[in-house]
Amino acid sequence: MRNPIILKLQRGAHLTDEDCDELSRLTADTRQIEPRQDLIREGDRPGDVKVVLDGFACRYKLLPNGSRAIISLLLPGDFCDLHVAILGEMDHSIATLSRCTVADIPHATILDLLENHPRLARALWWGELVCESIAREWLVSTGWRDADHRAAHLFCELLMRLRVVGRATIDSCDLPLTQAELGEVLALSTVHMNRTIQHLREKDLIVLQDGRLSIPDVGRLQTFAGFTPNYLHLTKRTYGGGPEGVAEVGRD
Amino acid sequence: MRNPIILKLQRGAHLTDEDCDELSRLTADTRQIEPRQDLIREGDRPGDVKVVLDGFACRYKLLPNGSRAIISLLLPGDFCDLHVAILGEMDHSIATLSRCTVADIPHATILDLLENHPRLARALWWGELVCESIAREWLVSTGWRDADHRAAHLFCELLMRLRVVGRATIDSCDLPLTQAELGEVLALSTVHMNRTIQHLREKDLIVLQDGRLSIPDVGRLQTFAGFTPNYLHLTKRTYGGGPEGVAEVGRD
DNA sequence: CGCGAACTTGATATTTGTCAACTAAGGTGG
DNA sequence: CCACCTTAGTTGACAAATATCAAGTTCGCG
Repeated sequence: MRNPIILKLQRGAHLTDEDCDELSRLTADTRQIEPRQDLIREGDRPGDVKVVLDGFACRYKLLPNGSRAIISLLLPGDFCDLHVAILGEMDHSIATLSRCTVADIPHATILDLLENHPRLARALWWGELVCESIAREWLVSTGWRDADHRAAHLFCELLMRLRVVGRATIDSCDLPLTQAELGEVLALSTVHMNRTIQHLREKDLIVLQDGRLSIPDVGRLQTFAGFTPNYLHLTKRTYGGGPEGVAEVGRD
Repeated sequence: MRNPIILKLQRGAHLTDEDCDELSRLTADTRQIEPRQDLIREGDRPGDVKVVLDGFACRYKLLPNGSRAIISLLLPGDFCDLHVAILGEMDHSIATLSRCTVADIPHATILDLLENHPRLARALWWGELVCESIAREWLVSTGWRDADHRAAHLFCELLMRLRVVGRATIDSCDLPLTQAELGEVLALSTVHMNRTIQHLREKDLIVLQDGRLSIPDVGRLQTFAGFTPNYLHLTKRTYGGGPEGVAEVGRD
């Protein structure tokens, strides 16, 4: 199972085999996009919904002074603009960071699915709610954690999220962003981002080179970051029937 | 029409008279809550959904050092924990700031509505998506705007949101938060929050006293703040049929 | 009258940004 | 094969924004 959408949504919703087939069909038609290309721009009213199947993309807003605020990272399995099917107009832009594989799903298909496929609709909604929860945690990071802890927290989150969709080992994952881009994510200047990474390296909390992040001791990084993964809602829950409890996040 | 939920959801969805009646019925049974009381705590699995009908409440997370990060303000018409009906567990807490009127809607009612009332379900989803959009804008503010602009931006947003639900005049609204609480919203120390307010006062951008905010020149404050209201998605749109275009935000 | 909460002020410390310069690695055209 | 260019990463000196600490002030209320 390599379809990241299914891997992700299974974390929060019960999908039947037919549901999975349906999701696979929706995302069968894909295309490749080069790094640093806009997928959607603020003000657009796209006619389809884009889903990232591989690579890193981001939501961003441009500020009056010309700088770019990256307000979320879109990983494999993430919907870029499901909300626009309901809200109508994009209030931010979306761009690739690395080379990406993307699928386009027509709005009509989505709306039909919302009307006639309540279980899948609920799964999609669940996915959106997790995104919202992540946005809230980023707000906490940006406002209340200093640079070192903020960066450490992000690295913990990314490892976790990528493991869910089978894109990370137990302690490492791709991270194909430049330090300048990481600064745009964490609201830090490029210079300070660089010094922050050096701090974490000096403490042996991370190894970050050649677009890859390795974490020598995940528990120690989590402790340092004050990371608690509850906001990712990864604990697979059974809604009546079946064994109650936790499913571990995949190990490689 | 004083029901803030209806006033708010009408901005984004077409509600029939029956829909409005249904919403009124859901929120007929209310209770009063004193200021600074927790409504829901992180980790809770409440059996109903709480809606603010009057007053100010907030989402917050407690940090290891004991300080409180307020990550959103809940105004009349806002659902406190609709997401928990789907996500299962609260990843943050909710507390009143002022005295509040709150309605409780059982989960079963919500879930039934999601299954059998697609138009209302979609309206609720729209409301959640607007909340998510606001969270994204707060992230931009907190990360990329300095204290003066951040505060000004918040005041613009609050005036706008309160006008939609009939809780503000064209240029003023209640704002029953202490400066310390505003600091918890804007990720500023109490001292710096105080100085920030003084800056805005010196520039005649705001009048803030006795729990009330007045804005001498709304356009000037918006310009100063770099405020563009697109992220609030208040432009009432007609989805096929009816006059195309914009409905003004209510004047008093 | 006295007390507590909210607000205000000044002095100082810490965090982060800005500017300018420099290194290292990779690609490309001559 | 090399000169040149670009991009990413790094460093130091300094400036700006914000936090912290400590000490008032103001005002409503018991």
